[in-house]
Amino acid sequence: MRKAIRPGRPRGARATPAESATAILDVAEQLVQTRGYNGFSYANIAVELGVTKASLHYHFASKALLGSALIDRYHAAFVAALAEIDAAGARPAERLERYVRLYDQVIRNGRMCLCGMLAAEHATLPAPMRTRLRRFFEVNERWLATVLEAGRDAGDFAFGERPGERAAVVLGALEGAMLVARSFDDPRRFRIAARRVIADVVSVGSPRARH
Amino acid sequence: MRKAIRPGRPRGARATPAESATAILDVAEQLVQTRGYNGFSYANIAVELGVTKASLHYHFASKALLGSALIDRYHAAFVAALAEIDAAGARPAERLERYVRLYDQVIRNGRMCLCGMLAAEHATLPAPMRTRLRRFFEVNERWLATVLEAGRDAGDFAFGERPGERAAVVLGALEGAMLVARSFDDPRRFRIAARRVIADVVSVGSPRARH
DNA sequence: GTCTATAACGAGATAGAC
DNA sequence: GTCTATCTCGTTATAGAC
Repeated sequence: MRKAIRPGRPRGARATPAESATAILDVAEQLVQTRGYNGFSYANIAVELGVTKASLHYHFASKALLGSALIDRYHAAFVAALAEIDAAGARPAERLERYVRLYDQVIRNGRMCLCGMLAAEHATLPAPMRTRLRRFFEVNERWLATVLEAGRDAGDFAFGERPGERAAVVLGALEGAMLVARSFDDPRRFRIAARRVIADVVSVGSPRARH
Repeated sequence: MRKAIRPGRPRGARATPAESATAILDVAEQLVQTRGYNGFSYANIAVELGVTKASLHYHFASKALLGSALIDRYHAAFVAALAEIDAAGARPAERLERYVRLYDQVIRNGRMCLCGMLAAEHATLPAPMRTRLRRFFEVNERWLATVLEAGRDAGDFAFGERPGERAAVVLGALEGAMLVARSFDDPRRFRIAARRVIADVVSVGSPRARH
């Protein structure tokens, strides 16, 4: 419910472009994550922010540009979150747990992963969005593969295939678990499935591997 | 490219309602599976079939009814395919393989699972479609759970949790693998991931469990 | 059953005043 | 930067002729 006009601003002062753009992106992001790129309009954002559609076009000239900006910001936030996980210097198992928690926070808010949602609509997206989408998944898989490889080297993980392959399985399983969980309006379904996806990676001897 | 007018029909004869409805559903299905429910229109179908939009409304009065009919037909076809697998009387491992092959045929055609696609758009769907969507996943999971339980009883499978839980993991992983694979325009990504999802279910002692 | 014609509306987008 | 006003187009859907 964030508005373009920031509370506490001097009477009559306008929002800066950056503030308005952020507010627009916030609303648009929520809309895409719940309804999809083809399931929302400038009108939806305008109503939510209490401005006109024309104002939105000042900040994002076209819906395609808005869409690309959405992925860029989401991607950057994700990379920052991954960097934070890395900075904590925890063991691979803990890093994987925290990665899953990123997804859990998304579905907890009744949302789907932004890029998981866009992946479904892939065929209808402008080319710049498709490129960014692909890159988001590539970066995710690469980070996951690194963590998985480190975990196996440390003897904490016991998956059989190449780290990159297992990374693809994990990423797909998490995205799919979100997708299905939303059809049941039940975030717990995601949590239960995610727990098993982690267990499939962890070594058989570990306390978490079975049951 | 199937048309409403069946080739070989006597000159001047019209298509029967059932034939036209089937042709409409065929095109609509392909459109939803590639572009999503919010990504196609009656105009798309009309052009493809060489008829007018008004004709389509004769067979499916509203888009919501068309959508429900789509899920009903897809669900029935899926159930029939599962019955065929069951009728073959193969071992659980073979049944699971054949289940995955159903998904593989879908993505081989450049499509996403109809219900996986609709799951993304869940929040924008009419209530009757949401109900049907949920039911499709329930039936899938129940069938999978039965196969998984039989496999474990037979000593072929070695997953640790309740069959229903593992069924949810498998279903989610397959749907997610399709989703991501489509973003890469690469069906092989699905196949590789699906192979590992199966391996996660199969016993450690089996030749397919590792590498 | 399929057509033409059109209603009724919402979409993305732009011009120009303030 | 945000507004009013408007344009153009595509959408779902209906009426009525053939």
